Amino acid sequence: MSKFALLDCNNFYVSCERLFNPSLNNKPVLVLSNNDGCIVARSNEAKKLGIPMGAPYHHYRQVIEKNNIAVFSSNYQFYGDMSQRVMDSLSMIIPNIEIYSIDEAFIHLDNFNSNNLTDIAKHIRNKIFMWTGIPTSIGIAPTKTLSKIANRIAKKHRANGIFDIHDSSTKDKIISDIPVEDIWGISYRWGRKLRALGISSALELKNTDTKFIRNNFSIVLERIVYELRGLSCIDINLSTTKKSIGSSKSFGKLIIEIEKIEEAISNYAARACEKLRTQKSKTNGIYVFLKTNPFRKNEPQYQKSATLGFDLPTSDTGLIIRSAKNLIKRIYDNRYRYHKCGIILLDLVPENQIQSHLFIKYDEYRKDNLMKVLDNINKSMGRKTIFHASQGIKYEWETRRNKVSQHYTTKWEDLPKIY
DNA sequence: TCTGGGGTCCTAGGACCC
DNA sequence: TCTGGGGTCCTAGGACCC
Repeated sequence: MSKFALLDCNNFYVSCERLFNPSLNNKPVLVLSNNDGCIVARSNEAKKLGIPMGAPYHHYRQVIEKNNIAVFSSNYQFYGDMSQRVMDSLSMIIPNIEIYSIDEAFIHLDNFNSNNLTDIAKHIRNKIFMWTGIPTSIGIAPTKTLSKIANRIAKKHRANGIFDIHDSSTKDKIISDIPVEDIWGISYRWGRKLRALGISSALELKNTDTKFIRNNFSIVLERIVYELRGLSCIDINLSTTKKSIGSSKSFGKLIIEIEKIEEAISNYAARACEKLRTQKSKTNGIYVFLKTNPFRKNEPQYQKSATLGFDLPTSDTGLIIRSAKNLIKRIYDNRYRYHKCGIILLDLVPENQIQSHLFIKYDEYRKDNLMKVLDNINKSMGRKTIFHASQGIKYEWETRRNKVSQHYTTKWEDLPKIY
């Protein structure tokens, strides 16, 4: 039988904010998404006040003010840095991990004795808390899907933050309490369809015929059924290189002028290219999109995208900005007011495995060196010390971020001071 | 006034090949 | 008069995740 654990940071963004601001402890705290749009993290105290996950911030303004809830814009530079510290700590203890999201990692435990898995989990939790200050929960199970469920129980019902579903002789009883749409991999649409078929709990899904599931849904859901039965179908993924890299953001206000949209897409393209070079890859093509605000029902709606393939894989910011602007020009229509645009770099390949093209002169080396210089300067002297002219300097489209905390761990001038 | 951003995987259908 | 079938590859779109 396989053995997995899922480590999950408790209320991660809130825990990050509390690290350098202990006055927030035991108080209700919220963290917002980009553009101060949605509520994406809640302290336990805020959960108790009935604030739901993912809700639009402006719908809850009154409750927030009435209860004096502390609110922060998201500070991804800071959270990303804290995440890396947590993951580094974890991989120092156990190297076989899959970093699944900014605050979660799957741990491969096959090489460990089943009898002391809880002790290992205790050790991991204590060390991570000691080294980073971030509280975590750990669920242990024979499959990834069950480890998600075990983690949920650890977080909600176990004082020590650990739950091993292997231990449990009452596994069926436990999963009979899990609503079908709370299972990892099943969401609103499939949940609704399953319920219509009379399947409403994880236990009922586990006991459903797999052929029936395969015919009515897909192999994805069939695998989930096997995983609930304890048969591992979703393996741990140890690779850290991404297959696509994107950058997109909503504008701070609706934008009509194509010049401003070109400026925005140039910035997103530059950012995506930075990430691309950081993982030492090149891209074979790009996807660019532009859309109006779907929540403005009284505005005319429009959305369009376009793709472009390159003759040779590239990570040249200049070329990618030019290409992205051309695609924007192609899909832009001056009759609409726009809300968001973005770029995704597709079909990534390792930069050291590029085959040169027969008919095209291969002068990427010069570009590579230029990009290295650009990255080094921006890394040592701050983001956007050097940038392309088309990225502009006015940023009328820029995202709202009115309540952002300091960059405690990533900017010298924001280092916490002790007097 | 104000509703995120960044990913993964799977499938169906068309183009193309012999 | 009768005009194929089987395979692969690519892409767009849709589902899901945090």
